[in-house]
Amino acid sequence: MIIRILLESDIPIYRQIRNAVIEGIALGHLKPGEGLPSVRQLSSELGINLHTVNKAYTLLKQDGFITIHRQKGVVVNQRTEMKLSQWQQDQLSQELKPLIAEAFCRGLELEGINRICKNIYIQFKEP
Amino acid sequence: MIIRILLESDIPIYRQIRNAVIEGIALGHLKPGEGLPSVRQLSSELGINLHTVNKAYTLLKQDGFITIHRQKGVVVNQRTEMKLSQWQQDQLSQELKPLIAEAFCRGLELEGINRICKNIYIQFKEP
DNA sequence: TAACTGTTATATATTAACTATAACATATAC
DNA sequence: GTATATGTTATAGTTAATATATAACAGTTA
Repeated sequence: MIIRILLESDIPIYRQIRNAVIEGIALGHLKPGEGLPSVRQLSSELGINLHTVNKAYTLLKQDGFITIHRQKGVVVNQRTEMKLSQWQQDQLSQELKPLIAEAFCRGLELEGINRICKNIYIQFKEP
Repeated sequence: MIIRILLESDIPIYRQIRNAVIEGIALGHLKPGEGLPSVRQLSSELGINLHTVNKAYTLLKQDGFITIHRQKGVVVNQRTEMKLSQWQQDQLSQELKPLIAEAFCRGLELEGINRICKNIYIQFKEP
Protein backbone atom coordinates (compact mmCIF):
# COMPACT_ATOMS: atom_id res chain seq x y z
CA MET A 1 0.00 0.00 0.00
CA ILE A 2 1.20 3.50 -0.82
CA ILE A 3 1.35 5.86 2.14
CA ARG A 4 1.23 9.57 1.44
CA ILE A 5 2.18 12.32 3.86
CA LEU A 6 2.01 16.09 3.74
CA LEU A 7 5.03 17.85 5.16
CA GLU A 8 3.07 21.14 5.25
CA SER A 9 0.25 19.63 7.32
CA ASP A 10 -0.26 20.68 10.93
CA ILE A 11 -0.73 17.01 11.79
CA PRO A 12 2.56 15.42 12.92
CA ILE A 13 4.09 13.02 10.39
CA TYR A 14 4.01 10.04 12.76
CA ARG A 15 0.31 10.63 13.25
CA GLN A 16 -0.32 10.95 9.51
CA ILE A 17 1.35 7.57 9.05
CA ARG A 18 -0.68 6.06 11.89
CA ASN A 19 -3.91 7.35 10.38
CA ALA A 20 -2.94 6.23 6.88
CA VAL A 21 -2.35 2.67 8.08
CA ILE A 22 -5.63 2.54 10.03
CA GLU A 23 -7.54 3.95 7.08
CA GLY A 24 -5.72 1.47 4.81
CA ILE A 25 -6.92 -1.38 7.01
CA ALA A 26 -10.48 -0.02 7.10
CA LEU A 27 -10.54 0.46 3.32
CA GLY A 28 -9.37 -3.12 2.83
CA HIS A 29 -6.12 -2.07 1.19
CA LEU A 30 -4.28 -3.68 4.07
CA LYS A 31 -5.55 -7.14 4.97
CA PRO A 32 -4.89 -9.15 8.14
CA GLY A 33 -1.61 -11.00 7.88
CA GLU A 34 -0.33 -8.61 5.25
CA GLY A 35 3.08 -7.04 5.76
CA LEU A 36 4.00 -3.38 6.04
CA PRO A 37 7.25 -1.87 4.76
CA SER A 38 10.13 -1.89 7.20
CA VAL A 39 10.87 1.28 9.12
CA ARG A 40 13.98 1.86 7.02
CA GLN A 41 12.20 1.22 3.73
CA LEU A 42 9.21 3.45 4.48
CA SER A 43 11.31 6.25 5.93
CA SER A 44 13.47 6.12 2.80
CA GLU A 45 10.43 6.19 0.50
CA LEU A 46 8.92 9.15 2.33
CA GLY A 47 12.22 10.96 2.68
CA ILE A 48 11.94 11.15 6.45
CA ASN A 49 13.75 9.77 9.45
CA LEU A 50 13.64 6.17 10.62
CA HIS A 51 12.49 7.15 14.10
CA THR A 52 9.43 9.00 12.83
CA VAL A 53 8.17 5.82 11.16
CA ASN A 54 9.17 3.80 14.19
CA LYS A 55 7.09 6.07 16.41
CA ALA A 56 4.04 5.51 14.20
CA TYR A 57 4.57 1.72 14.20
CA THR A 58 5.01 1.71 17.98
CA LEU A 59 1.66 3.51 18.38
CA LEU A 60 -0.04 1.08 15.98
CA LYS A 61 1.41 -1.84 17.92
CA GLN A 62 0.24 -0.40 21.26
CA ASP A 63 -3.25 0.11 19.82
CA GLY A 64 -3.48 -3.46 18.59
CA PHE A 65 -3.42 -2.81 14.84
CA ILE A 66 -0.13 -4.48 14.02
CA THR A 67 2.30 -7.01 15.41
CA ILE A 68 6.05 -6.91 15.10
CA HIS A 69 7.10 -10.44 14.20
CA ARG A 70 10.76 -11.45 14.41
CA GLN A 71 10.61 -13.29 11.08
CA LYS A 72 7.70 -11.76 9.21
CA GLY A 73 8.44 -8.15 10.15
CA VAL A 74 5.51 -5.75 10.58
CA VAL A 75 2.20 -7.55 10.10
CA VAL A 76 -1.43 -6.37 10.14
CA ASN A 77 -3.43 -7.98 12.94
CA GLN A 78 -6.71 -9.86 12.76
CA ARG A 79 -9.78 -7.72 13.45
CA THR A 80 -10.38 -9.72 16.63
CA GLU A 81 -7.19 -8.21 18.07
CA MET A 82 -8.48 -4.69 17.43
CA LYS A 83 -11.75 -5.05 19.37
CA LEU A 84 -13.16 -1.88 20.85
CA SER A 85 -12.72 -1.57 24.61
CA GLN A 86 -14.90 0.55 26.84
CA TRP A 87 -11.99 2.91 27.37
CA GLN A 88 -11.50 3.28 23.65
CA GLN A 89 -15.19 3.99 23.15
CA ASP A 90 -15.07 6.68 25.81
CA GLN A 91 -12.00 8.10 24.09
CA LEU A 92 -13.83 8.16 20.76
CA SER A 93 -16.78 9.91 22.33
CA GLN A 94 -14.46 12.47 23.87
CA GLU A 95 -12.82 13.16 20.52
CA LEU A 96 -16.14 13.40 18.72
CA LYS A 97 -17.63 15.87 21.20
CA PRO A 98 -15.88 19.08 20.05
CA LEU A 99 -16.43 18.17 16.40
CA ILE A 100 -20.15 17.57 16.87
CA ALA A 101 -20.49 20.64 19.10
CA GLU A 102 -18.97 22.79 16.37
CA ALA A 103 -21.22 21.23 13.72
CA PHE A 104 -24.25 21.77 15.96
CA CYS A 105 -23.44 25.46 16.45
CA ARG A 106 -23.12 25.78 12.70
CA GLY A 107 -26.64 24.45 12.23
CA LEU A 108 -25.89 20.92 11.09
CA GLU A 109 -28.71 18.57 12.15
CA LEU A 110 -28.19 15.06 13.51
CA GLU A 111 -29.31 13.71 10.13
CA GLY A 112 -26.54 15.70 8.45
CA ILE A 113 -23.95 14.31 10.85
CA ASN A 114 -25.23 10.77 10.29
CA ARG A 115 -25.06 11.30 6.54
CA ILE A 116 -21.43 12.43 6.72
CA CYS A 117 -20.52 9.49 8.96
CA LYS A 118 -22.29 7.10 6.61
CA ASN A 119 -20.49 8.46 3.54
CA ILE A 120 -17.21 7.77 5.28
CA TYR A 121 -18.31 4.41 6.65
CA ILE A 122 -19.55 2.93 3.36
CA GLN A 123 -16.07 3.28 1.88
CA PHE A 124 -14.80 0.73 4.37
CA LYS A 125 -14.81 -3.04 3.84
CA GLU A 126 -14.62 -6.13 6.00
CA PRO A 127 -11.43 -8.12 5.24
CA MET B 1 -19.64 29.97 32.40
CA ILE B 2 -16.85 28.08 34.12
CA ILE B 3 -14.07 26.94 31.84
CA ARG B 4 -11.92 24.05 32.99
CA ILE B 5 -8.56 23.07 31.56
CA LEU B 6 -6.20 20.19 32.18
CA LEU B 7 -2.54 21.16 32.30
CA GLU B 8 -1.57 17.48 31.96
CA SER B 9 -3.58 17.03 28.77
CA ASP B 10 -1.83 16.50 25.45
CA ILE B 11 -4.27 18.99 23.94
CA PRO B 12 -2.80 22.53 23.93
CA ILE B 13 -4.41 24.88 26.45
CA TYR B 14 -5.54 27.38 23.81
CA ARG B 15 -7.33 24.53 22.01
CA GLN B 16 -8.93 23.29 25.25
CA ILE B 17 -10.31 26.79 25.79
CA ARG B 18 -11.53 26.99 22.20
CA ASN B 19 -13.31 23.64 22.55
CA ALA B 20 -14.76 24.54 25.94
CA VAL B 21 -16.31 27.72 24.54
CA ILE B 22 -17.76 25.94 21.50
CA GLU B 23 -19.17 23.17 23.69
CA GLY B 24 -20.49 25.82 26.05
CA ILE B 25 -22.34 27.44 23.17
CA ALA B 26 -23.69 24.10 21.96
CA LEU B 27 -24.83 23.11 25.45
CA GLY B 28 -26.67 26.42 25.81
CA HIS B 29 -24.50 27.58 28.70
CA LEU B 30 -23.32 30.42 26.52
CA LYS B 31 -26.09 32.23 24.70
CA PRO B 32 -25.84 34.60 21.73
CA GLY B 33 -25.08 38.13 22.94
CA GLU B 34 -23.63 36.82 26.18
CA GLY B 35 -20.21 38.03 27.25
CA LEU B 36 -17.08 36.04 27.90
CA PRO B 37 -14.47 36.91 30.53
CA SER B 38 -11.70 39.24 29.38
CA VAL B 39 -8.38 37.72 28.41
CA ARG B 40 -6.80 39.06 31.60
CA GLN B 41 -9.63 37.81 33.81
CA LEU B 42 -9.76 34.30 32.33
CA SER B 43 -5.99 33.90 32.25
CA SER B 44 -5.90 34.95 35.89
CA GLU B 45 -8.66 32.51 36.84
CA LEU B 46 -6.95 29.62 35.06
CA GLY B 47 -3.48 30.58 36.28
CA ILE B 48 -2.13 30.84 32.76
CA ASN B 49 -0.76 33.53 30.51
CA LEU B 50 -2.80 36.27 28.87
CA HIS B 51 -1.55 35.33 25.40
CA THR B 52 -2.74 31.75 25.65
CA VAL B 53 -6.30 32.94 26.23
CA ASN B 54 -5.88 35.57 23.53
CA LYS B 55 -4.85 32.88 21.04
CA ALA B 56 -8.01 30.90 21.81
CA TYR B 57 -10.19 34.00 21.43
CA THR B 58 -8.51 34.90 18.16
CA LEU B 59 -9.29 31.43 16.81
CA LEU B 60 -12.91 31.67 17.97
CA LYS B 61 -13.21 35.06 16.30
CA GLN B 62 -11.74 33.75 13.04
CA ASP B 63 -14.16 30.83 13.11
CA GLY B 64 -17.18 33.07 13.59
CA PHE B 65 -18.13 32.04 17.14
CA ILE B 66 -17.43 35.33 18.89
CA THR B 67 -17.07 39.02 18.15
CA ILE B 68 -14.72 41.41 19.87
CA HIS B 69 -16.75 44.54 20.57
CA ARG B 70 -15.01 47.73 21.61
CA GLN B 71 -17.60 48.46 24.29
CA LYS B 72 -19.11 45.09 25.15
CA GLY B 73 -15.88 43.10 25.11
CA VAL B 74 -15.99 39.48 23.96
CA VAL B 75 -19.49 38.50 22.87
CA VAL B 76 -21.00 35.21 21.64
CA ASN B 77 -22.29 35.49 18.07
CA GLN B 78 -25.72 34.65 16.71
CA ARG B 79 -26.01 31.16 15.24
CA THR B 80 -26.53 32.70 11.82
CA GLU B 81 -22.95 33.97 11.93
CA MET B 82 -21.64 30.45 12.56
CA LYS B 83 -23.26 28.84 9.51
CA LEU B 84 -21.46 25.81 8.10
CA SER B 85 -19.56 26.46 4.88
CA GLN B 86 -18.72 23.78 2.35
CA TRP B 87 -15.08 24.10 3.29
CA GLN B 88 -15.92 23.58 6.96
CA GLN B 89 -18.00 20.52 6.13
CA ASP B 90 -15.12 19.04 4.14
CA GLN B 91 -12.86 19.80 7.08
CA LEU B 92 -15.25 18.03 9.44
CA SER B 93 -15.38 15.02 7.16
CA GLN B 94 -11.61 14.92 7.02
CA GLU B 95 -11.35 15.01 10.80
CA LEU B 96 -14.01 12.33 11.24
CA LYS B 97 -12.38 9.93 8.79
CA PRO B 98 -9.55 8.59 10.98
CA LEU B 99 -11.89 8.32 13.98
CA ILE B 100 -14.49 6.33 12.06
CA ALA B 101 -11.81 4.22 10.36
CA GLU B 102 -10.44 3.25 13.77
CA ALA B 103 -13.92 2.49 15.10
CA PHE B 104 -14.66 0.38 12.00
CA CYS B 105 -11.49 -1.67 12.43
CA ARG B 106 -12.49 -2.27 16.02
CA GLY B 107 -15.80 -3.73 14.93
CA LEU B 108 -18.12 -0.82 15.71
CA GLU B 109 -21.09 -0.83 13.31
CA LEU B 110 -22.60 2.27 11.72
CA GLU B 111 -25.48 2.00 14.17
CA GLY B 112 -23.01 2.14 17.05
CA ILE B 113 -21.38 5.24 15.64
CA ASN B 114 -24.76 6.88 15.12
CA ARG B 115 -25.69 6.03 18.69
CA ILE B 116 -22.55 7.66 20.07
CA CYS B 117 -23.10 10.76 17.92
CA LYS B 118 -26.71 10.95 19.04
CA ASN B 119 -25.81 10.69 22.71
CA ILE B 120 -23.50 13.66 22.26
CA TYR B 121 -25.92 15.57 20.09
CA ILE B 122 -28.94 15.29 22.40
CA GLN B 123 -27.04 17.15 25.11
CA PHE B 124 -26.98 20.23 22.92
CA LYS B 125 -29.71 22.89 22.85
CA GLU B 126 -30.82 25.59 20.48
CA PRO B 127 -30.43 29.05 22.07
C1' DT C 1 -7.43 60.70 36.32
C1' DA C 2 -7.60 55.77 37.10
C1' DA C 3 -8.86 51.35 35.78
C1' DC C 4 -10.38 48.68 32.57
C1' DT C 5 -10.68 46.60 27.45
C1' DG C 6 -8.29 44.05 23.16
C1' DT C 7 -4.10 44.29 20.55
C1' DT C 8 0.70 44.31 19.39
C1' DA C 9 5.68 43.78 20.12
C1' DT C 10 9.75 41.57 21.93
C1' DA C 11 12.18 38.23 24.30
C1' DT C 12 12.52 33.90 26.54
C1' DA C 13 11.49 29.27 28.34
C1' DT C 14 9.63 24.85 27.64
C1' DT C 15 8.06 21.07 25.30
C1' DA C 16 6.96 18.25 21.12
C1' DA C 17 8.47 16.73 16.82
C1' DC C 18 11.96 15.48 13.79
C1' DT C 19 16.58 14.37 12.44
C1' DA C 20 21.43 12.25 12.49
C1' DT C 21 24.38 8.59 13.64
C1' DA C 22 25.54 4.59 15.81
C1' DA C 23 25.13 0.29 17.90
C1' DC C 24 22.87 -4.18 19.29
C1' DA C 25 20.68 -8.91 18.89
C1' DT C 26 18.39 -11.47 15.65
C1' DA C 27 17.15 -13.54 11.27
C1' DT C 28 17.71 -14.63 6.17
C1' DA C 29 20.23 -15.71 2.05
C1' DC C 30 24.36 -16.83 -0.32
C1' DG D 1 31.07 -17.74 7.70
C1' DT D 2 29.83 -13.38 5.43
C1' DA D 3 26.77 -9.99 4.05
C1' DT D 4 22.50 -7.92 4.44
C1' DA D 5 18.43 -7.40 6.18
C1' DT D 6 15.05 -6.79 10.47
C1' DG D 7 13.23 -4.06 14.94
C1' DT D 8 15.06 -1.81 18.93
C1' DT D 9 17.66 1.24 21.80
C1' DA D 10 20.76 5.08 22.92
C1' DT D 11 22.65 9.63 22.41
C1' DA D 12 22.83 14.12 20.56
C1' DG D 13 21.15 17.73 18.01
C1' DT D 14 17.80 20.72 15.44
C1' DT D 15 13.49 22.82 14.44
C1' DA D 16 8.88 24.18 15.41
C1' DA D 17 4.92 24.68 18.51
C1' DT D 18 3.36 26.08 22.82
C1' DA D 19 3.44 28.90 26.78
C1' DT D 20 5.30 32.56 29.52
C1' DA D 21 7.04 37.33 31.00
C1' DT D 22 6.92 42.20 30.51
C1' DA D 23 5.71 46.21 28.35
C1' DA D 24 3.35 49.38 25.70
C1' DC D 25 -0.57 51.31 22.82
C1' DA D 26 -5.25 53.18 21.66
C1' DG D 27 -9.72 53.09 23.13
C1' DT D 28 -13.50 52.90 26.66
C1' DT D 29 -15.69 53.44 31.20
C1' DA D 30 -16.44 55.20 35.78
